[in-house]
Amino acid sequence: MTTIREIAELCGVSVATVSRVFNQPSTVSREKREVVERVARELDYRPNESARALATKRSGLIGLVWDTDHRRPGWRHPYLQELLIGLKSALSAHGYHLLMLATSGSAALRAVGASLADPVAYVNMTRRHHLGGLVLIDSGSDAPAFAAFAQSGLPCVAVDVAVQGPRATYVTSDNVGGARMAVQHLVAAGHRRIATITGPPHNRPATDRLAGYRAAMAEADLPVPPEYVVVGDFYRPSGQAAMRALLALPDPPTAVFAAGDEMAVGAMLAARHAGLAVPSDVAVIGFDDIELAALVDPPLTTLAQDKAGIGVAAARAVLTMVHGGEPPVPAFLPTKLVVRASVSDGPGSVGAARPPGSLPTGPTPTPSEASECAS
Amino acid sequence: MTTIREIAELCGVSVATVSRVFNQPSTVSREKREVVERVARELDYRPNESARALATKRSGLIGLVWDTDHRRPGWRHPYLQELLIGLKSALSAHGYHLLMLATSGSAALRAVGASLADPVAYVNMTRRHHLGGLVLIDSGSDAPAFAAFAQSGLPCVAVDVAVQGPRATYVTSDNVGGARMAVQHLVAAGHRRIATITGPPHNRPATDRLAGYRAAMAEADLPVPPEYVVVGDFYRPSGQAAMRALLALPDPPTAVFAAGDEMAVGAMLAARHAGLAVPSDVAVIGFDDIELAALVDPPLTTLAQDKAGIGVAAARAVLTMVHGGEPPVPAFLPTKLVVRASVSDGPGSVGAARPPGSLPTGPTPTPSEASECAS
DNA sequence: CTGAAAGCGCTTACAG
DNA sequence: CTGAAAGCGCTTACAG
Repeated sequence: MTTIREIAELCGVSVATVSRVFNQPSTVSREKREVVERVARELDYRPNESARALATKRSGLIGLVWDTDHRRPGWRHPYLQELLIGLKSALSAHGYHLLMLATSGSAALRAVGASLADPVAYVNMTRRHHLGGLVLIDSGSDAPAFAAFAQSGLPCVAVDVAVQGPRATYVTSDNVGGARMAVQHLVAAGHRRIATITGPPHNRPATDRLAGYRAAMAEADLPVPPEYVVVGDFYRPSGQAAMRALLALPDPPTAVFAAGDEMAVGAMLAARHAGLAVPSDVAVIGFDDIELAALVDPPLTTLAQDKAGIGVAAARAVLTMVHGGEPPVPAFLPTKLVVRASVSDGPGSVGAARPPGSLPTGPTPTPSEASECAS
Repeated sequence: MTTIREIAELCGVSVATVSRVFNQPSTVSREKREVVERVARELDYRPNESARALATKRSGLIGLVWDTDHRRPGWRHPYLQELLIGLKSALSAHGYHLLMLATSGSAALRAVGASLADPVAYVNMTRRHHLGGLVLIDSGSDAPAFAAFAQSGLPCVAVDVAVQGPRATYVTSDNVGGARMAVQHLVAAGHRRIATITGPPHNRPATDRLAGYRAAMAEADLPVPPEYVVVGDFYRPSGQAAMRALLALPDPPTAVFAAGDEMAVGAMLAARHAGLAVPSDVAVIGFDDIELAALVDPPLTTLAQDKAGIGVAAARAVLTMVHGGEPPVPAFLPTKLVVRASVSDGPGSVGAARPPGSLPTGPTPTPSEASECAS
């Protein structure tokens, strides 16, 4: 690898000048600048990032915390891939790379006597590697570590968890609004006995979606008996169990808003097992719009999150702070109602948005529409 | 951040000694070692990785190339998340972090006048950041850049693409063996007219799966008329189109091996549209075992790839080379036949493995088994 | 506009 | 076993 020094010698200038050509080109006379640039190109010069980081205390790297060594081996983030695409593209566009940090169970952490439980672990990694900041993806139980990092004063943006700190912010979907839309859709379809299957009480999206549900119910002057709120854990079986419980009620709901598509699928399953048809006997609406949603039978009506958009927003937020800007206000990305077939117009329909042809006229066999395909 | 110097002063030793305590502890007398360790702990000392990398030319980072800014916006890697989990965990266990490199369209590359098409881009990034090596994930058209990097002599392990070079290797599934098993399963179910929907001709898994198909057909003394090999692109619509073509043949197949689950789902769709039932009229077997496979109706029989295992194998391979070892031989991970319901025992069945109860006795409505669930 | 110099924090032969 | 010293490659006040 050629260094700044070789270039300097070849050009008959000082290393300081060469350095300036790359960092503050306007402060160098045009002639010298052009010579240096030409020679650098000829020698295929590449700055040594370690040296730069050492001198400047900045590395051009953004850290990503996504804990995979979790108690839950089967844990799947509902939209990690899309999130990553958005995050990485937006970071790339500004010349930053994404460093996926080794987390719990890692030798890196053990070496320094830390563990994931150790809230300073993230701070250390960030400093050691001169990371510009961290993007934190909630994996269910990192809340204390996230909170601690957010307090550190290092740039921090969390996804789906409301952290706070001097240079911390977060991005998430507008879960309250999305849930409200979901319930409104149900109400517009004529339902009045609407239950919800919610997520874990300490999960922010879960509580927000529950709040949205309650708000919409109140707006529609609909009662929410306590037994209409069943707690799940975002996984399918919990949705199934919840629906079973709901259907066993003396006064069962005619429609259910599940706070996540996996749970919604579980709910549909339970309905079917109980001999009920969706949507005619009981309507189901989900949240997320995972790939599966379009493929179950009937296809699931749901609220789509802007998955890549969340990644992009997270990227923008860190970069803003890295570049010295104020921490952006938390971003709540809009969700979108995706009308499929798990909710039909009810008797009291007041005209739910239903573009002609958007609902299958008969039982749609799965695999469904080719139009859902990737390419 | 405390530095090595502060510790040295506090302990009354030289910085060299402090450094040795962390890097070659056995060369330091026990007393000094213990003092240094204690003080370091008290001061919460963390080595500056940039300084280390500068001095040693090693960074403790492994690069990951996964091009997202691709022509195909909807491109989804069939098992990226699982791959990442395996890769990251195995790397973490040895104290390495994963650096996701900005690729095409990135400012980082533009800044140095490079693009993804520029085969030296990867080499530059690797050197600039003192990466231990690179893991390359094929995204469809990076072959030239991958090949160039593999030649560079830098540690390199590719997933699903057969690179070669002084310190290069690759890991992939045993696609030949898997495809052979798929066809054998079909043959055992009594099929003789077996067609295949293959992937792009320049894709290694595609050609290997085709080879496995041909091998199994030859072993069973079955003819392979040219029109029984239809080329797809791994996406669902191509599988659908291929099946349509197959069914239009004067002598249509009774069974189809699709080289990927997405294409298999497309094929099932086409069969249904043609008024044929799967598996009674035409059997379909896939490859990958994506989540969707268990959820379509009928659930898709397929060959499961060891997704996380591929990540782990890739991690081990780079680390071996990083630590000075010889490049491991290419790894071909075993695949596993997952019997579901898209292939039934045919008239000439010779007893295909079919655990009691593993096949639904009637048409199974989707969403299917709760036992497929995550948690 | 330009250069000499100090410094970023750590590692590693080289002597002793 | 230990220390003094040079060096990794780059940046940035400080003078001029």
